[in-house]
Amino acid sequence: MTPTHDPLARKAASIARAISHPVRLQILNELRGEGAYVMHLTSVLGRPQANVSQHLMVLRQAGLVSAIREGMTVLYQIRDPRIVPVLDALLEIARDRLSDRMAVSAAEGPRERGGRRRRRGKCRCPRCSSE
Amino acid sequence: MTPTHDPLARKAASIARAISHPVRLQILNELRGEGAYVMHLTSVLGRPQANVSQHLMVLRQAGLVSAIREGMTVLYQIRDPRIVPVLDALLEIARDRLSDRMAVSAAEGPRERGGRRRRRGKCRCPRCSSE
DNA sequence: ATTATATATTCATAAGTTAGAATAAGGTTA
DNA sequence: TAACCTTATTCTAACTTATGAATATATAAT
Repeated sequence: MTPTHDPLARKAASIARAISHPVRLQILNELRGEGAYVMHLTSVLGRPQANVSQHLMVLRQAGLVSAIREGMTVLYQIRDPRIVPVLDALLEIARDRLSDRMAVSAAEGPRERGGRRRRRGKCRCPRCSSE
Repeated sequence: MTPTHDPLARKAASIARAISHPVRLQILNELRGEGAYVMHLTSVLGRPQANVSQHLMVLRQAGLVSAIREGMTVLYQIRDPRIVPVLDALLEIARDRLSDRMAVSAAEGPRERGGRRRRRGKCRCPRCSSE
């Protein structure tokens, strides 16, 4: 990524880069619609608060999300809605590819039991706490 | 990126990551429609052949492009067309942000002269050579 | 076989990213 | 003020990615 690249491609790539991490992708996905509180994100994603905060910073610097303080908590929201269809497309493609793999491995034999549902601790963010 | 992330988000993120480099973004952009020969890409992007080839490998491993040998040359094509609107969205967002910046810096004073057009060497790929 | 052309691979290194731990900072409540 | 809760920042080690240079492979032509 030398400094001699086309500025437009550079910028577009930097946006893609911000999305290109599982946690950040999930964060953006959670922010759809109303947005979400940091608390909520850490609880839903099951990751340490500091890490979520770090990823939120990356998204903020990429201009993808904005933050609003509400007392002790902070509400994050998607800043540019045009990013949502991008998420949709990426997830749809990913879904297809995973189910293709599943089909293959299912044909190979039985797999480990139990749909790996992750039940994280309950969220106490303003919204989840029966706001 | 520990191995404990949601597989769907992981996969989607890995696709985004493949796009998240200026050269690869430009490559994908050039591949729209008919696809393009490696030669053509190196000539249009003005990057060394080895580097273009390296990036093509990344795109191939991400399942975004496919390669077809045609004698001495190789034709690359977009494999999953659903990636095209993703490119469009990223480029559109990037364009907006750049023009915003332009407006600001234009208001600050005159800028360096000459629209930085990069005229690379002529391409001799099968298609460009009056096929 | 030799030479030429196009593309791919390998290697070394520089540069960038990620996660956790610790801690700081902003805000509320007692 | 002190105790407490939520979020942000800093630091560092491990890991990943990007690049140029050199070289290898594949195909075609002589």
